[in-house]
Amino acid sequence: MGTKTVNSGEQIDRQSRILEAALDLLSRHGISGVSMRAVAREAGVALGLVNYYYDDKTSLIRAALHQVDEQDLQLVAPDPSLTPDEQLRKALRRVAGAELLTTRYLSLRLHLWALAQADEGYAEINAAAFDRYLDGVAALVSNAKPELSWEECRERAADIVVIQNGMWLTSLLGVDNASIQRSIARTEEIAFAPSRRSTSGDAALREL
Amino acid sequence: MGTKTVNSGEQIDRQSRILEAALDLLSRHGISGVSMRAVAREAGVALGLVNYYYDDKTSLIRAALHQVDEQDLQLVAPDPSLTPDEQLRKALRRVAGAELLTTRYLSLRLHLWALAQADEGYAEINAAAFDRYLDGVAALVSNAKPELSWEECRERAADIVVIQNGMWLTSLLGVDNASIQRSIARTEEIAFAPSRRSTSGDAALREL
DNA sequence: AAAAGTATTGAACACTCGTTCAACTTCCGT
DNA sequence: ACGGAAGTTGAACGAGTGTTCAATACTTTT
Repeated sequence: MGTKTVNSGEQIDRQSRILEAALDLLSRHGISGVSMRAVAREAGVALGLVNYYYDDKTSLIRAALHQVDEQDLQLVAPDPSLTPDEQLRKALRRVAGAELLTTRYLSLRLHLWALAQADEGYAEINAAAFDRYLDGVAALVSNAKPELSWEECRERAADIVVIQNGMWLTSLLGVDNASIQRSIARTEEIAFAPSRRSTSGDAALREL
Repeated sequence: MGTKTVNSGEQIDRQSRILEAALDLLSRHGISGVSMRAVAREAGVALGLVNYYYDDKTSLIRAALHQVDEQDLQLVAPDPSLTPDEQLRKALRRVAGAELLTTRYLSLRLHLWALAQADEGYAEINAAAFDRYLDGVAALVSNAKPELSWEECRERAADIVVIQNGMWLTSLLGVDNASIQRSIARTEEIAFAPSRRSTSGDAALREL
């Protein structure tokens, strides 16, 4: 029920297969590799069907962008089964997890950023998703350290995201894994740092 | 002398104008916006001339990639008129300077990364340039802190570059300038940190 | 069983693309 | 002043693009 009777194995839900094919092509060959014909071929579907489910090529790309954005947001979704501290720590460490640090995902993110930079329409979607992600990180920080003001949480979230984006990008360029691990530790330091200023050590942040 | 007699004002050196046009289009509209015709139009030149100076579209893009890579390398070029400390600090702060933090440059870098991710040939060029940049940063660190081993300098360089890439990328997404400034301070901390471990404070790096 | 609705196909259209090339202009050594 | 080299032009070609659409297959409703 729901989606057709079986035909052979599991080639149901062709709309998802089309979106999946688009994501795959985008991550492997960039936007130039995403033609309606290539998507159809990759999805094992006739050309016309791509335009049946997605009016435009633009709609198809928008759907891809939307899907990745949602996936990103779930990285910072609250998890009631953990303590606030654990939630925050787990979220921060997940960015170097096996699910995320794949070439496919990183490449996808990169191409979507580039796309958003080139096209006004995608840019708005992307900016909104980025803001929601920032809010998600800030909320996790706020839960783990309730004594902080919301503004300070947003500040820390911004600093954390800078490093996270750096990790995502740089791991595509082939930096060694040890550096990624140190960078993750750095995001944890930022998140869990004592209230206003750093410790008494000389590593304290100097306002410049 | 050298490059033609003047024709009207300064429309000499059409090859440079073509490359410039390609860079401009790439930064504004991404690789999809860089067609030979668009480049010719932007450079105020006939279509055929683009293929006269650059055999391929590939050669044109390679030239663009090469130019940006060289520009990046000069950011960490030694400057004999400064002390090692000043050289390092200046280089680290320059990544948030007005010359670099323009949409044009950042967008360009982003599209070139995306391009390198999609094409094997560009990837090699990009990886080599990235390595040279890493070496440049490590050399600056080594000069400023001669007591460090070369391996440790490379480590610090890698960590610094992660944050720098994060800044470049994130500033395109519209993070506030204050976060950029804090991130720069963070790269300076990494660069100038005491020899092996962090200070005695509880913000010391935990190996995880 | 007929009708209505949805899913799916591939040919066709009008464009744009990268590349080639014969023609033309401008320059410079002789 | 001539002739060859370098620079410059735009038309032409074939391949690939996004989109449309009439025709077909399959499902569900009547």
